Amino acid sequence: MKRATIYSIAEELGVHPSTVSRAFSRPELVKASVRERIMATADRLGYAPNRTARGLATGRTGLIGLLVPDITNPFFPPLVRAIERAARDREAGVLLVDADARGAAEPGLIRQLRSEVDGLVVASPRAPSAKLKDAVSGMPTVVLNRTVRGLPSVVCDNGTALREAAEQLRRDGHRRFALLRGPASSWAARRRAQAVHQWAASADGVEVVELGPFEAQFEDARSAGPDIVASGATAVLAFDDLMACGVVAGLAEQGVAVPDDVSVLGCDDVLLARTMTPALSTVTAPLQELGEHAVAMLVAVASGERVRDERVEGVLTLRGTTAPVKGAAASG
Amino acid sequence: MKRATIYSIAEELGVHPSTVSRAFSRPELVKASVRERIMATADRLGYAPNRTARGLATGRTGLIGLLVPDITNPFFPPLVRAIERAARDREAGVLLVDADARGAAEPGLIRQLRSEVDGLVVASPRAPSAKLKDAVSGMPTVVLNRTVRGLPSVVCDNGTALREAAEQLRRDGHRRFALLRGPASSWAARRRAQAVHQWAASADGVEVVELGPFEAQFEDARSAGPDIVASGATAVLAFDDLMACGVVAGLAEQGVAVPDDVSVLGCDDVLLARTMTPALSTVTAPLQELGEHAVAMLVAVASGERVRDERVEGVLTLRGTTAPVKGAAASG
DNA sequence: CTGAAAGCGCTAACAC
DNA sequence: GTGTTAGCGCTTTCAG
Repeated sequence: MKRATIYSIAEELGVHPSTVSRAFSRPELVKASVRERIMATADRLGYAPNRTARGLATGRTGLIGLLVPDITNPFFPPLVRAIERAARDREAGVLLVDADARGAAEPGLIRQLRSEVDGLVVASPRAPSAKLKDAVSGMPTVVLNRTVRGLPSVVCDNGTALREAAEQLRRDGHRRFALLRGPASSWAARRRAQAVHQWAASADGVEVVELGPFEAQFEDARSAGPDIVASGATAVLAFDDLMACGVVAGLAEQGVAVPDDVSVLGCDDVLLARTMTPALSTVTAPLQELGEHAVAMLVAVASGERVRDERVEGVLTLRGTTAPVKGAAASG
Repeated sequence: MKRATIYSIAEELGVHPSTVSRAFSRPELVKASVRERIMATADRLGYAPNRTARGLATGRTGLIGLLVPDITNPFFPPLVRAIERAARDREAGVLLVDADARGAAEPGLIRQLRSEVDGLVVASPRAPSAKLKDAVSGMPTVVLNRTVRGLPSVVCDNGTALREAAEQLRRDGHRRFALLRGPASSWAARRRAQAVHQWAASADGVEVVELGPFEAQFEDARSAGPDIVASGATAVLAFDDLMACGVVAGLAEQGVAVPDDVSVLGCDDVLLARTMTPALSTVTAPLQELGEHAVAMLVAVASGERVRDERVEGVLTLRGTTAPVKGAAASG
């Protein structure tokens, strides 16, 4: 038994197929009584509009393409969920593509995606702006957590929270900070480092020594343990939670206790942050909002509206890996 | 400037559009010389077949639907990646739907997905078989990590590795085991519990006390700390890594050290397992294979072949949370 | 091997 | 409000 079409239901009811079509796509154009009969037999027959046919007629697919650089990075799953949810709320589907952490492949993947979707949400922290722009050209696109001249973006600003954290640590007696930088080509890594340096420049008597850049991996951060100890820092600001977690492990191997000897701050508040012991102090990104904004903006862009870049704020979440410097009374 | 079509390129070359169509869909039917000219101007014009149009004509979408119960569960991202990759290798796209941990919503989501894809890969550990079967009926489907009568499935069998782990612990002097059961409705939870009980029944002088069922969450497992202590177990077998991680935290709160006082085993080998300190002993699932099998099977099913259920084996990965019973020499 | 023609299921003018 | 009529871009008989 084949799937029902507007024709089959039109025939049953003695109306014209286009009336059935309207009942679904522009219900307000159809007299209520007719519309109801249509709907009734439609779901008796299990009819649902054929998206492909609709797509061919309208030129839209009802799909948004989502590119993530590495879905196994715990930052992304909640974001993917938020986007998928937001898309579903708008009756759109999400075509997911994972770049498998191979940044260089991203533009190519985008090009493949393009032809199958109405718009793109792209999290591509590493691809050069020019290539990225070229790959998405002509397709409604929103970029996530980075800015690209000429492309709408929604970013999470962690700078404020990061500075707040640093300031808090300073009040707690910390004077020497280690900054573990994320990947050299990562936009977010640049921004976070900037925020910290900027804070340091205006803060009294603090020093920050920058380590890295590192790949944002547990192992890399872990093996930085000795360097951190050597730096003499009492507080370390890691690029992200995974690195922070590695730092804690690496310090433990050096016999230094967190937070008793050294404080550690992460960023992103991924699942990991809550499951480690002690729980990680970090900056929490409002991913739900971020995803919602991204999809909303994409819809706006796709319908030709002008949009303004969106920014959400990370909020500081102090947990168990930060503490006052040992033996030091808090000082302002 | 609009996208090129078979017409635009046919016109340029003075051939019929259907020849162009053939050049792409059934190249062997077109004379080589003609085909080459077609291909040449095709990519000069940046032509790519319109998937929507092709879909309408063929009745296929080139998409596979992937339902996951909770993408923020760290078990799924690597699996999603594997499936997406396997799909891409076959020129198919993945339409992702996340059930947001609301098991009851799964059948409904599946029904929505159905109409937009050529086939379904469904990870739905909790939905009742009947509802699941009903929701996918008539659509090529492969279910992941559970079996449903009449539906092809690919599962990861952890039973062997789990028994092996238990046996190893027994040799290390453990006699009293706590089994933390996963969600009551979860197929995997049932299987894992079975495997352990079955082993226990045939092992000499061991006792397993079952705790739970628990939701597979960190917090739930953590709060089971006192019960575990009360059970007198020296080894705990947790449903999954997240719970195992919670157990370690919960035990720490009770002043019991892992692995010195109590050994803990997880299951799945998610990222978390490698980042905790000490690193978690667990059962590693070959997700790459699992994903590859799933889409290969789906393709087979979709083209009408009969397929046999596929099974991959989890392998035991002993790390830092398991150790011989304190003060006890290993015993056979 | 290639051209011709029909049709996939729906939408979108345009009439009535 | 609803029927009419063309397509959307491709595949797929069927002829030749």
